[in-house]
Parts: sequence; C-alpha cells; structure tokens
Amino acid sequence: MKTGKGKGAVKKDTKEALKPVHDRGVGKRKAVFMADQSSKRKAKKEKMAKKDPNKPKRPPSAFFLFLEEFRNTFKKEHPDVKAVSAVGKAGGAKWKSMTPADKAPYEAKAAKRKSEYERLINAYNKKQESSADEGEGESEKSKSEIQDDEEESGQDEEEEEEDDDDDDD
DNA sequence: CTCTTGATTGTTGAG
DNA sequence: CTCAACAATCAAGAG
Repeated sequence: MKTGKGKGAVKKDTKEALKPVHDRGVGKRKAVFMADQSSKRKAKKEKMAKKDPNKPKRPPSAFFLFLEEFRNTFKKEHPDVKAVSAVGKAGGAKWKSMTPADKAPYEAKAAKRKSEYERLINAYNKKQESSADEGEGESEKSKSEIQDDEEESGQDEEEEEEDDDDDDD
C-alpha cells in the first residue's frame, strides 16, 4: 500500500436526510474541472499559518487506540524491537487482519474521545471568539456558556454491544 | 524523521 | 450560502 500522506478519506454525510443533490454524478468533480489545479495545497499553506498552543490535539482514532494496546503486546514479544515504525507496520497489518467486529470496541472508544475533543474545540472556539473581540479576553463572562465542569454528568460508559449477533449481509 | 491508518479540517467548485 | 467531495495535515510511540 502506498503510504502517501493522505489517501481515501471521504467524510460521511452530516445528516442521513441529506440526500445527494445531484446524485453522485458530480462525484469526482475534480476530474471535471480540477485538471491540475494545485491551488488547494497552496491556498492551505498560505491561509494556515497560525498555530495555537491552546488548540486541542486530535483524538486518537480507533487504529491508534488499538496501537496503544498492540504496542504493549508487541513489546513483550519483541523486547529488542523498540522502533515504533516496526510496531506501526505490524499493527497496521494486524489491524487489517482484524474483523470490523474486533475493531468495533476500538471505534467505540475513539468515538468517545471524539466527543471530548468536540467539547474542547467548542471551548477553544469560544475562547477565540472572546479574545478576538477584545484582544485579551480573560473575561469571566464565559462562565455562562462554557463550564469546565466534568465530574458528574455524564460520562456514560456504556459499551456498545451489538444485540443482534445476526450478521447482516 | 521514521510508519501505521483514520479522522478531522480546510479549501474549492458548483448549485 | 450550502453541499459535496477530495486533498492534506496530524494524531503517538521511541530512537
């Protein structure tokens, strides 16, 4: 497999009700118009030139979560091999070997982290808003909307177990 | 930087 | 403006 930096990654519809306006026909509009327009990468570079230390890092995906565990296992079997690259390759191979059902628990956890991440981003966005407005906004007004909170509430730890063992398909 | 995959993000073109 | 889709960047782990 090519390890290009980025490969297939199509986002899912935000809403199931969202039906394709023009069928998937438009689909690869890139083939239609984007002959060799590399403006995309360029535009990014120009526009994205700011790093915010407050910006929360991305949550680990199911694969990463799996890797964490895999590293532990791999380390035991290969105490001499400390190269993360080796584990990465081995993990990737195994990951593909695993069935979606096995990945399910990891995906569930990943989804959880994503929820937390979303909340961080929310706070981060608000913060940007505040500071952007007044420059340094260490104001206390934000207490009404964003609450650091945690505890209580709701960390539901329900494991999403498939009720129906019935395999579809 | 190496290396894995996925997910989030961002830009752009079309409607 | 919004949708849709792709392209790219980034996430961690140890040397």
